[in-house]
Amino acid sequence: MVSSSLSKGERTRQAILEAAYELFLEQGYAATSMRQIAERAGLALGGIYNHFPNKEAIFGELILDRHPYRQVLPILRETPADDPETFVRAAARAMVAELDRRPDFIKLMFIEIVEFSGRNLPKIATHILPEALPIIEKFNARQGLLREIPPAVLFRAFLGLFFSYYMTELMIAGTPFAATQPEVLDHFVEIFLHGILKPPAGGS
Amino acid sequence: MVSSSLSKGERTRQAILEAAYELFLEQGYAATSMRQIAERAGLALGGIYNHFPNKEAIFGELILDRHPYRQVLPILRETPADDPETFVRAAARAMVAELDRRPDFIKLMFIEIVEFSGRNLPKIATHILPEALPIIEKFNARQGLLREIPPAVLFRAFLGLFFSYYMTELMIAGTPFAATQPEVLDHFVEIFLHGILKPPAGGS
DNA sequence: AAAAAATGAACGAACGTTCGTGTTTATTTT
DNA sequence: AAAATAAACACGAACGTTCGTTCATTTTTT
Repeated sequence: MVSSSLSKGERTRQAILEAAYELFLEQGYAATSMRQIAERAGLALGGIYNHFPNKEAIFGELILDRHPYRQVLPILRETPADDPETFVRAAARAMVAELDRRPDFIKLMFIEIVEFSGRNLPKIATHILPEALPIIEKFNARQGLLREIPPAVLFRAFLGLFFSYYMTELMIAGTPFAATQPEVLDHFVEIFLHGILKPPAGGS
Repeated sequence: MVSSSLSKGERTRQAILEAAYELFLEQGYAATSMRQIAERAGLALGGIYNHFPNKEAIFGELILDRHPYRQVLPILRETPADDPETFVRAAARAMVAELDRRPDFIKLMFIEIVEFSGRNLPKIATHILPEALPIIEKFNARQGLLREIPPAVLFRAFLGLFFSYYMTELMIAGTPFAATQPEVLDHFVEIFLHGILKPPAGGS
C-alpha cells in the first residue's frame, strides 16, 4: 500500500477544504450544501463531521489562508526595487497579472463581507500584517526620492489603485465599454507616479 | 379614507422592496427567506407573489436602482470644477463622506458579485453610463491643465483610488491598525494630483 | 485490540413556490 | 347614486425539496 506523506485523515481534510473552496467560489456560502462538499471531496455526508464541527468552521479556515493579500503580497515582495519608478511599474504589472491568473482569491473575501458581515476581517488583518511589512519597507528605503508621505500610506494607495483597476476591468468585461485600450494600466502607473496635473512648463 | 399618492398595490410593492433590501444587506441573498421578507413588509407570504414572480426578480430590481455609482455620481456631478486641484480635493471628500453615510450601497454590489457571479454587471454598467458622462466631461473641460491621459481613465482612477480608500478604511476599523490618521485622505489626494515622486529640485 | 475514519439512513426544520379562497379596490352598467 | 361585475390584492395552508446535523454501525488505519 503506497503511503502518502500525509496521514489518511489529513488528506481527506484537505480534500474537504479544497472542495468547499471551489463550491463557495462558484455559489457563495449559503448556497453551497454540505452534501455538495461531501460529493466533490469524495466521501459520504457524515464523514465531514469527523474533520470539522460544522459548516462555518470550514469557511473560517479557508478565509484565513486564501485571501487576495496572501496571494499578492509574495509577488510584490519578490519584485526588485532598484528605484521607485521601475518598482511601481513592475509591481503593478505583476500584481494585476496575478489577480488575473487567480481571480478566486478576491471572491472569497467578498463572500466574507457579504455573508458574514466582515466578522472575520480583524482576524485576517492581524494574520497578514507581518507579510506586509517588508513591502512597506520597500517604499521606505527610497524615501529620499518620494514625497513626504508615510510609506504605509503609499503602500495602501498602491494596492488600492491597482486593485481597483483590476476590479473595474472585470466589471466592464462584456459591456459596451469593453473597448478598453491596453495602455490604461500604463496610465494608472503614470498617475500613481506623477499625478494627473500637467507638469509646470520646462519640467522634465 | 386617506389616499396616498401611490396606489395600494404600488405601496406594498415598495414595502417588499424595502424589506428585501434591508434583509439582503443584513444576511445576504441566499440566507434571506421569502417569509422574512413578507413579515418585514407586513403582508402574508403568498402576497409577495402578486407583485414579483420570484425571489430573484426582487433582487434584480434592487441592484439596478441601488448601486454605489448611483449613490456617488450625483454627488460628483454637483461638485464645482473650477480648477482640477480644488475639484479633486472637494470631490474626494464628498465621495468618501457619502459612502460613509450609506455604506449599504456597496454591500449590495458585493452580493451581486458573490451570489450571482456578477451576472447583472453588464446591465448595471449600461444603466449607469449616462450619469457618468457629465463627470468625465469635468475632467475633459480642463484638459489643458492635465497630463495627456484620456478623461475616462482619469475618472476611473479617481473612483478607484478613493473607493478603495474607503474600503480599506472599513476593513481596518476595529483592528490594531485602526490608529489611522485623519490626514490619510489628504495624502491620497496628493498622490492623485502630483504622484508619489518627489518633484525635481526647484519645482513649484 | 483500540482508535480513527467512513457510511448512509433518519431527524426536524426551513426553503421557494403554488393554489384555492376570501377580501378589497376599480370599473362598468343601471 | 346604486348596483353589478371584473380585476387586483391578501391570505395561509400545503407541496415537494433540500437543508445542517446526528447517530448507530461498519470499515479502515494505526
